[in-house]
Amino acid sequence: MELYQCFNTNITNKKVMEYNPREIEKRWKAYWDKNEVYKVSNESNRPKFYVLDMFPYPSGAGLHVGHPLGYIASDIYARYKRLSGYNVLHPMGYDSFGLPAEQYAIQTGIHPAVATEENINRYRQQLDNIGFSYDWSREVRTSSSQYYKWTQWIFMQLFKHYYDQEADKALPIDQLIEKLSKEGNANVKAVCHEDTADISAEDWNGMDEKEQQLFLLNYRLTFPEKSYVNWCPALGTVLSNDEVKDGVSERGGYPVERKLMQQWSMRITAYADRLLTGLDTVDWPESLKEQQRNWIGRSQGASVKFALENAPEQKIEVFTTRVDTIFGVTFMCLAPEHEMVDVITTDEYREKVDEYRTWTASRSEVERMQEVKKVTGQFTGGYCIHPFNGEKVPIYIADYVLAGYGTGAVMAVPSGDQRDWDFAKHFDLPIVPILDAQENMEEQADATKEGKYINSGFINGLEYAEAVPQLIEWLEERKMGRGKIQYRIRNAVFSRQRYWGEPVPAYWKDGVPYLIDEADLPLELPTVDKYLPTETGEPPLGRAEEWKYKGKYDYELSTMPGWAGSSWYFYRYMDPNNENEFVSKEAVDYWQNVDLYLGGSEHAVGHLLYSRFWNKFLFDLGLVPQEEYAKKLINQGMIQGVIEFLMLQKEKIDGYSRFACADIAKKEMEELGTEFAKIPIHIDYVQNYGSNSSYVDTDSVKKFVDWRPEFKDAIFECGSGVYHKGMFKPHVDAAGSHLMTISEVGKMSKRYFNVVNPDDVVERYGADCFRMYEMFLGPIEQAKPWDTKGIDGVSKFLRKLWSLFTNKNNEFAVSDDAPTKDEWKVLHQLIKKVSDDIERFSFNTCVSGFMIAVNDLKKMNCNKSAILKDLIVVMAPFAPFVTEELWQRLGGQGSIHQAAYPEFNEDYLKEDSIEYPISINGKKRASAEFPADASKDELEKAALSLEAIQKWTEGKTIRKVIVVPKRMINIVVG
RNA sequence: GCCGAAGUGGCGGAAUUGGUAGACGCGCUGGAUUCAAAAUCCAGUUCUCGCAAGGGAGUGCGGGUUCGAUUCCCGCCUUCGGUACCA
Repeated sequence: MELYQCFNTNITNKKVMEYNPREIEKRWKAYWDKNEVYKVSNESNRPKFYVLDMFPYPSGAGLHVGHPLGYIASDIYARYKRLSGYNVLHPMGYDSFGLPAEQYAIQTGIHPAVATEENINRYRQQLDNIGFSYDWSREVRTSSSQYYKWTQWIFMQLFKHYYDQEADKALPIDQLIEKLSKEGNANVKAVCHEDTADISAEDWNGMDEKEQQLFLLNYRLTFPEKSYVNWCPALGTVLSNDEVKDGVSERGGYPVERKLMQQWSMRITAYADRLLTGLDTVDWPESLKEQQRNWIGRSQGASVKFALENAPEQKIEVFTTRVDTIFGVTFMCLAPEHEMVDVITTDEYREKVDEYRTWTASRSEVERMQEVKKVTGQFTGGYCIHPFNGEKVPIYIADYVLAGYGTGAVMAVPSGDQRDWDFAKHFDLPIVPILDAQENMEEQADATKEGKYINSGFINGLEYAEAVPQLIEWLEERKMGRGKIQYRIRNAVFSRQRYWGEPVPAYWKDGVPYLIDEADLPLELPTVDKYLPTETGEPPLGRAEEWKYKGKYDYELSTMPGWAGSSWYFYRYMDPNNENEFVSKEAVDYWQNVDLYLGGSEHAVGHLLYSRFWNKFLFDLGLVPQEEYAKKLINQGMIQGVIEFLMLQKEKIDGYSRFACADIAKKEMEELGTEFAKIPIHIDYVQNYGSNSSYVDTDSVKKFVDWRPEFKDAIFECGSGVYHKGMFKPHVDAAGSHLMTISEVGKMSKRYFNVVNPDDVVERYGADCFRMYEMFLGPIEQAKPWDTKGIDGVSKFLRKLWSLFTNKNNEFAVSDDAPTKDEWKVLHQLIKKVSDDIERFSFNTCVSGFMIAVNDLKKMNCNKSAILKDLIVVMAPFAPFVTEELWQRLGGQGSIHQAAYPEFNEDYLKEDSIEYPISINGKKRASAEFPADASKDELEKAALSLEAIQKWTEGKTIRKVIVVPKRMINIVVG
């Protein structure tokens, strides 16, 4: 009771106690802070456990009730593990570089660091409100130079390494240089650019510094190159593939176009295979793994070279997954951007080819996607030679062939591929069947692998499995092709033409990029006058005055993308203040990797793939001990909001806008074809929101008009009357408006006026109630709508819990008497249920478990401290505040959050008798209590002698009786 | 189209290895308390026939395996998420 005194409260003297969450929460928050209850040490003889949340981007809008869902779940898990004897690392930080702060800076001139700081403070306040057990002394911010120093450092390591395919890992570039100087690259098996030249040692040694450096860029794991990128003019930056959705930017929905630019890239393709196979070693949701597999897109096939008819030394390389169909090739298709188009095109066709290329270049991604079904293309006039039968194959260009995939060229087999078939039909090209099992060749392509080959030279009569190896052998012997594995994943563009990101620690000298000295890290963001590109189109960093390396060399002016800082942050938490390393060996050896990672599935192919890539690289360098950094991952589902719409007629009536009741609107749409628009309305104005009887009354119409003055003269028509300019004119005897709205479930967002702020919920019901209610809504990984109405149930439950500790007069009253058998049973049932359910991340059923236990104990009028003390420990991870209060009142030692989870004792669950359901033919007809130790025979006899059962067996043959001891009895009659 | 997940009361959802379908909560109905209301408490609440006792049906649809299926198998339908001229 000492504790109370330090808070200067006379609560201990006061016998009357009412459940007052606000007071309790304030008290224990302060106590936890003062006593550093959640501080974690890197030294402990307890086993380690690392529970990680995906850290948030601190947006200006603050948190809504959907955001903390995952944080609450992970907090419960972390607290549970702590009570169970683990040393738990449970940190939080901020992914604080990002576009919104910069957009805001452009508009207001306020430095993004200032706005970001403000947003972080707001986030922190909101998070603190909910009672998380983060060790805030380990907080990280990606935008702090002490953090991004190490992001830059890792970037430098990537630049200094290449991927050696023989070692199957990243090796220092110096080792490559040594090889090149001794034997050239003939024996170098490394991941590099497709067009890397074959060089000898003499070639290498004859190169000057600049040539050598440029040559090495073919191998480095990060490198600048000119390539086609997703350029977003509205945002003024390039975007990575995962930031583009349906041809528009994911953030903001601005159009994106293809543009050739010099960009830094990350050679993630070097790790494609390991990123794929590594998925089999982690416990992640299957759907998420599948998304990564699709994104990596491994396909096994062959690459085949087709020589040009007029220039046999020049060859077009294609990739195919169906080399067995090669005798069905009747034409060749190249991407319009393909580099050999100029060589191939004959003078006769040059004009048309140029026309087609100009046309495709002018089309946006969106247009291309909308017209997927339309067949377009252009003959080049050129031919290539079929490697197997020497026939002439016409070469076309067509935009269905993507420059970015494979070699940008396909061998077209119209009999087996629907797109090739469509193209062949359109341009009247031959369709040659190649398998005797192919059918309906006149109507569509048939991609079957069944049957025996026909029209196929030396593989005629063979089957698929026999033909493929023979074809590949034939090609390899003649150096005209080889078996090949192709990946869909592209190297990741790493440059952003923005201000608010990590500066790239590199400078340019004579057109060659060099790293700055490690001693010069961090390379801090310079001050600029404006956050816009320069007049010459350079990124904002180009505005920094006197910003040159060693006073003379130009720095790289682009910054790193958002995923840079988030690709390794989980290590920084282990050792957040280390000034000499990104993480110390001791720290990372102790914590190893993340045991449980919680976050949204929207990061499936972005953050979660890039971070695995960086981790594998750090693993190759021996800097981290685990090849996969997150053993188990759970996606929390989105909490959705109710969206309420008023129906606005698109056409004005006598110059007035007209809103109609939802059912009137529906009728008019169906019968008259009247067009309506859905106008979102603030859910607070809507009665029965979220149901199919939702409506707005006259008062609410007035509020709506005040809020949206552009509708102040609008007509609001419903079944009971018409509201216009402040007056409601009823039909017959209606009292007021009853304007039906349309309810939908969707995103919680400002634009739908349905955002619920956790602060408001906590203010009203308390953090414990908020936490438990979020969990109670349903399974953690499922999307579900937020509905504040249901929270009363949880609130009542907490009061009921409280009432176990008090008597009728609200006085604290617990008893030291020995609990009854039934009381012990309730407690131990709960202990088992909750630990089992937490282990399988079923938090919603834990909450109902608590309700059941408290209901049962209340019925028994249980106020035994022996029961109540264990009960609140089991509940502490869910409701940290009220359990701490009750723990202290019971005279518990230290904080409840440092107590031990009670041990489950099965003896308490043993029963003398068991209630058996008794079924006839599988349908329950009766139930009866029998001794727990009754034998099968006894149970059968007893069941058959029951009156309620004899009624069903009378006059029938008993064919079989199934007795499952302790479960059920089933009697089969016929 | 392809890949993944899911379909259970008025609603959120439970049923962990095939064993009493609908736990728990919301809402609703009735009652107690109250001058009244809020709050609280008690009872009921899958649908259906019936005054009741007691029947019948029932976990998206259609089949199957089984003494017994929300759970396993086959075929469909719907919804959500992802992805897409990927050769």
